[in-house]
Amino acid sequence: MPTISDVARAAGVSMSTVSYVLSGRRPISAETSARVRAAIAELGYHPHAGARALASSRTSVLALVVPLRADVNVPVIMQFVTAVVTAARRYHHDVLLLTKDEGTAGLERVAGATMVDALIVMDVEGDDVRIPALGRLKQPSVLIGLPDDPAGIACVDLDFAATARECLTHLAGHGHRRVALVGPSPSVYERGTTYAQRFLDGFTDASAELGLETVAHSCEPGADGVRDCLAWIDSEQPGTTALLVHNEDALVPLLDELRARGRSVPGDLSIVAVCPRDVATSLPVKLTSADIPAHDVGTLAVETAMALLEGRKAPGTRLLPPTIIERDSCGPLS
Amino acid sequence: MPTISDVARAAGVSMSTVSYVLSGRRPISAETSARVRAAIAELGYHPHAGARALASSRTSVLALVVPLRADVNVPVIMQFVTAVVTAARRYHHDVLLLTKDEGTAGLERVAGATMVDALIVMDVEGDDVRIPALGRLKQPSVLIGLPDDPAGIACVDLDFAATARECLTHLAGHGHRRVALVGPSPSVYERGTTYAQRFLDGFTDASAELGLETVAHSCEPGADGVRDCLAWIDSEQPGTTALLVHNEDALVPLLDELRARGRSVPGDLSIVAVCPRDVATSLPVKLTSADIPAHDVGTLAVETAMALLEGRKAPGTRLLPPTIIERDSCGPLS
DNA sequence: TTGAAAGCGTTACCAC
DNA sequence: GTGGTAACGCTTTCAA
Repeated sequence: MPTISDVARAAGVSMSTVSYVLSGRRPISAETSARVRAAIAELGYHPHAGARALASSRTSVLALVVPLRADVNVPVIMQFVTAVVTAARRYHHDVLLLTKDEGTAGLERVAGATMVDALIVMDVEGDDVRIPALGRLKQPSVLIGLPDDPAGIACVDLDFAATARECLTHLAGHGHRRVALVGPSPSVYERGTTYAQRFLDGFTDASAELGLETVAHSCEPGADGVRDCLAWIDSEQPGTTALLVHNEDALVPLLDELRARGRSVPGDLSIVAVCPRDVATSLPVKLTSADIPAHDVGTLAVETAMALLEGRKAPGTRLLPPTIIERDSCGPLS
Repeated sequence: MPTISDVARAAGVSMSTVSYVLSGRRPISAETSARVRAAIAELGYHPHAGARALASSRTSVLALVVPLRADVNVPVIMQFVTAVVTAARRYHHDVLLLTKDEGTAGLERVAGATMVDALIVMDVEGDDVRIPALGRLKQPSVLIGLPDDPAGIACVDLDFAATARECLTHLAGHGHRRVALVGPSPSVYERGTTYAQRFLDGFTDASAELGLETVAHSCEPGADGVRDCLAWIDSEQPGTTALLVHNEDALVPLLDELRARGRSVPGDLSIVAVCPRDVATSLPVKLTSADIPAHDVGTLAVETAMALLEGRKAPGTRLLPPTIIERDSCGPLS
């Protein structure tokens, strides 16, 4: 493997000149630059990442911590991951993948060893034990999610409360007065990832503001969970004309069950789902949905990390506004 | 951040002693070792990864290249990823995540910069352009998949040909004589990831050996794709009594469609699926399945990479034997 | 069983 | 616009 000094010799310049050609941190004459670049190409030179990290104390690597739990929607996680990797590459960074089950130790390990410039942490809980640990690191971090006390922390997420409000407003605009929320599985609420609660809060508030009659219920996984949830809604609030579904995994069994019961969508029942675009459009009924902008959130997390690194920005919360996409599952009250 | 020399001073020993305590590469008296460890804990010392990589030319990082395409089953990919990350940690390695769309350049970048010790590459195609590039790297690599010419390359995968054979044998054992293969989407065959073809070859061979009547057809995504595929099978081979489904995404719409047609499983039609355990068990009918051992394959890929790094092993192909798990979708011929 | 010191390949400061 | 060179923090050989 050629080193920077090989390149310098081949180009007839000093090591520092080669370094500056590469970093652009000082002006180099066009001619010299060309000669250096030619030598680099000729020798197939790649700067040694470790040496560079040692000398510059920057690694060009971002840590990304992903959850592995069963009650997360795996394709959505993967959308975040690909968005983060893709965005990181635009900033000439790579991504080191950590799993949440390493906990605080994992963060301290990669940060302590100076393996990364910044950390992006997914699946943040309300009172996440990792948050104090992140505060002690010398690297900045960005949370995807919103803890109970986000003061002084960089957070990025969808505005779930506003999303719930928008969905209800949409349904009310179609004349619906009795709406039920089909929520995530109980384990999601219990675990303390706050998005479920924030959505529920927005739902409750907007329901009062709009003068709607509403109920909300969590929904266990699988066809049985859906049936139980529907039964609960039927008994608790008969005459419900619209469902707001905040549970990707419930959608397929839900549509199945409704079809089995002979209830048409949106004829007999309107549905608004909270889910990524591709799942909304891949179901038998194209669902009117509030988008989960995994790609945007992941990209924004990377941009925030970069801004933090460059001191362009102070930590703070950024919640993305909701987007309702009208499709075929939400009709006027019949 | 404390350095090794801070630790050395605190413990009253030399830098090299600290280094050897950490690496275990030479005997250290229990007493000295204890003093050093105490100092390390006290100071919160972490070796600097870049400095270590520079001095030792080892990074303790593995590159993992994942596909981002639409026609892959995302949860399966994620199973590979988590298996690789988890196994890598057991060997004190971290994982740098690359996407396949960076192509050859991505491999050359991280290898050239000495960011990783070895590379694990998923979604290998028959005539993958990345293979010659991998051969030029100074780091070893492990393919998950099997290219057309695997000579001299470390490859790990499920033995898809044997899997097809086992499935047919299983069905034949239940008395089925007319079987249809519901294959992956045509794009999978076209792209050249070889597992689809290997499965099909095994299917064809075993069909002849067992004296079965069989047909095979690819299956486009979605409910329409499934209907088309079933229609094709019905017209091409009437009297088919069993389906071998090598397409995770087709399973839900397939079971839907059969139910809609009033055909019971396994009463009217037996099914063997090729899919991960969790999808086989999460459907309305618990499917008899040939397992996709993503966890095992990912783990084995890491172990192979480690063996290669330590010179414990020469490159070569390792195909995991199939496992058929009997559940409720495969009955005797009625 | 331990220490000293020569690298490892960059970056970035100080000169010119 | 360019060159020289001291760090950066560790591993590992050579010596004792």
